[in-house]
Amino acid sequence: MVILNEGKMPNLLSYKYYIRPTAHQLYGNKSSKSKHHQNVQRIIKILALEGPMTTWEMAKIRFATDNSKIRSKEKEYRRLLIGRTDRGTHSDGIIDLNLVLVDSISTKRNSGNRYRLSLFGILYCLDQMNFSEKEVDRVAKNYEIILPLVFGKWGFLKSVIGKYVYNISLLGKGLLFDNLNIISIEKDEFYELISFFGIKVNTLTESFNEQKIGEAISLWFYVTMLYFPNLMEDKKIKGMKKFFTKFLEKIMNYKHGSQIFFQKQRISINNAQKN
DNA sequence: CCCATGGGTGCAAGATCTGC
DNA sequence: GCAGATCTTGCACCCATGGG
Repeated sequence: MVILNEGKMPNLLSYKYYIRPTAHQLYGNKSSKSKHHQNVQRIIKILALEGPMTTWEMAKIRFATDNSKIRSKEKEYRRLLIGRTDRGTHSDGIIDLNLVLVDSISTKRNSGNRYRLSLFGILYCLDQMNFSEKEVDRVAKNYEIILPLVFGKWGFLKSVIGKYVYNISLLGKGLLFDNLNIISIEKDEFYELISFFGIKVNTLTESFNEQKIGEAISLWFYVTMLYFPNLMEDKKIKGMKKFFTKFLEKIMNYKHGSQIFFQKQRISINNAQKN
């Protein structure tokens, strides 16, 4: 298998202000009655729950043996994914909105594209699909390599904070993402973490590498977890705050309660100005 | 009414399987 | 080992349909 995903990706801001609203408009949500909306959502759901696969494999899920049915379903999925050119006009597909991308080349029989959800596609799913907890677990399993700092530690996170892991669905709404300054005023202890997140995300707007976007989303997840009032009021969870901060230190190089982090930032900024 | 989408078809081509 | 069948991927054409 050849991993292809080295290309450029939009940043998190464009998810909130372009990708999400556009997806909502074009592909709707779970309560959409439109046939087109339902067709698109079926594809996205298959990729979410079954993991990366080719269009042929997607079609086979529904028609295991009937080859002609697989054939026509495969065509439908392909056209919705990559768009189509008909009567001289081109219509964009789901890939053009960056909800889905080419993950790798399948070499099962013919060499062809294997598709999967992008991080934005995962966020859209979590936001729109009303997945059950079991289904979110499946998404986490299928995409643990794509979001290693959260999905890769899913079982562990569940063992620590239980059902609160499913708060990850809230990320898909873009919650708390670009108005962090509002919350940081109230919660002093939070200020440092928020600043860290802000700096991290700001530097990311320059390089749209999916791995780094994944890091930002992971950090965003942990920040959100630490913030949520219901989470903070839960006595059992309260004791976990310290744990989470330590966890962040470990996986994100976040330095809590010291000036070291900010000193480092100043030094690097100064160095950058010198150069 | 228009245009995007749905449903169907055919063609091309490479990979793999099956029967001999 | 060979030939033909089958699987898989990809592209483009045609016409119908239905929602805006």
